[in-house]
Amino acid sequence: MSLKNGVALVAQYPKMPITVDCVIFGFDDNELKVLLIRSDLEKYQGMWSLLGDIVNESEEIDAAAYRVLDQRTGMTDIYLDQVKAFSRPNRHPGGRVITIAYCSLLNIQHHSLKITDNELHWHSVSSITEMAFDHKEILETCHEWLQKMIQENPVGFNLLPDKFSLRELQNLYEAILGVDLDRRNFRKKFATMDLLIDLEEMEEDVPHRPGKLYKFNFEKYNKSSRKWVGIDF
Amino acid sequence: MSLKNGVALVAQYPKMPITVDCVIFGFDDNELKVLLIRSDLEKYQGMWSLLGDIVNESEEIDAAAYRVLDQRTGMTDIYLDQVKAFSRPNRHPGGRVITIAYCSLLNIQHHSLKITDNELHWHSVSSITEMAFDHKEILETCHEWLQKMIQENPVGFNLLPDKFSLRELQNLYEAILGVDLDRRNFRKKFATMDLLIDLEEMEEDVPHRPGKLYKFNFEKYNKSSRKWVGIDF
DNA sequence: TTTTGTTTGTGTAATATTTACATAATATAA
DNA sequence: TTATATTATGTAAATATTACACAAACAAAA
Repeated sequence: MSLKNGVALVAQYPKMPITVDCVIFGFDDNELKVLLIRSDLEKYQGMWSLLGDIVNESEEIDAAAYRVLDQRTGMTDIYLDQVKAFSRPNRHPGGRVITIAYCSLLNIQHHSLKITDNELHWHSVSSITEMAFDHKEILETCHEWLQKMIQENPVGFNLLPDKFSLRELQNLYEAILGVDLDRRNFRKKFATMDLLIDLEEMEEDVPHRPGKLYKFNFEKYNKSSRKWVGIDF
Repeated sequence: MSLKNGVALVAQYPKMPITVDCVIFGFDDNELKVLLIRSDLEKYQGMWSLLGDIVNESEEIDAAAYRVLDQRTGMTDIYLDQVKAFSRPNRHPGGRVITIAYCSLLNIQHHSLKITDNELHWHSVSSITEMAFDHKEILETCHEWLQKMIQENPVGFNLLPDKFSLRELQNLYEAILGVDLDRRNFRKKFATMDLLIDLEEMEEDVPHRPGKLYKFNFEKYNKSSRKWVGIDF
């Protein structure tokens, strides 16, 4: 066996399938949602699972995750991050499969539901008790990841419609973090960060005094060298 | 093909080898160090690489990382975290190999060097220009991970001897973060955190006024529900 | 034994950030 | 017109962060 280029070496390695699983978060009805699909394994009949797929022979894992996302939601330019690999040897009943979990945040309004079929459904994260495979664990890990992420980076905007009120923004933070936030301090925080553009429009069809609508200042965020100061209430 | 338990399904998946690579950080001589081994591939002759190994058929990836660590340093109870998977299809010249990077922090004094052979060496992180495979990229990712980690959690103690002076602790932070810190503010921060136990001993053999020696208050850290307030200078 | 060089140990004032908290205004629904 | 719900807004207190200087301890050299 030659180590000249490692080919012979690699040929002897044990091999196993790798998948990616996407935890696709959305926000609707003041709740954090996750997009799930019915498991196609008899063992998990009726149970819900994350959206995943096998990683192809010459495919980067990031690319595989984007592919899953595109296949399921038709969306391409969305937030996506690698979170963690899960490797329990018997996590898949069909044999050993290592999976790499990705988190994506998407605006439920934006994606024209290919998702009318009842195999795919937005679930309220807080109401999920059981999932196929080890997907509950993966979901929990990704939820914790998101809680941390949203406090350190302005990624929450990816979950909201283009126009949103401060109340909606606060609801988003409260839903993800599972805490109540002080409204005046919350608004002050965002006001000083200069990341919101006042659209000079108001909410409509609300049964109370309507709030102003804002959009996220992407320009500002991308150009600014100024660090996101974080949400820490 | 039955989906009864997914066996047939999994059997058709493309398979690939998985490795773990450990970025083993140490601290010595006021520099952040990383433990590297000479590459055994001809293509990378003379170049240095991370300490890695294949993941066995039924082995958890975490277990594989601990195994690598134990094999190379003889240490078992040390800090280790999964950082990220790297998957560029041609990252290994022998064929497709996905690797999962782990970070470990270890006290160089503690491990009785099995490492006298010249295939294994502690390198100053800042002086490394080139590495085998994509290991430079992995190292950089892990260094950034460590920079973030050490500001959010008191993990730095894993890199220091049992007894250390505040100056050594500060040197550690400065070396990892690549910044200069204000001495009085640094000391004040740690004083208020109550994580250091004054050993009532002094440094010896220093050519200047000796400093007090401290040890890390593990009790305090483990029991306390109080959050680590972070280092943010 | 004195002097020099180096590093330790310590406190305060100025600034910035975080927290807690209440009232008037605007819309819809009844 | 009134009741209900929610928006918009500011201030004072507490806490955290930053910038900064001098005396004391030891070793080494004179």
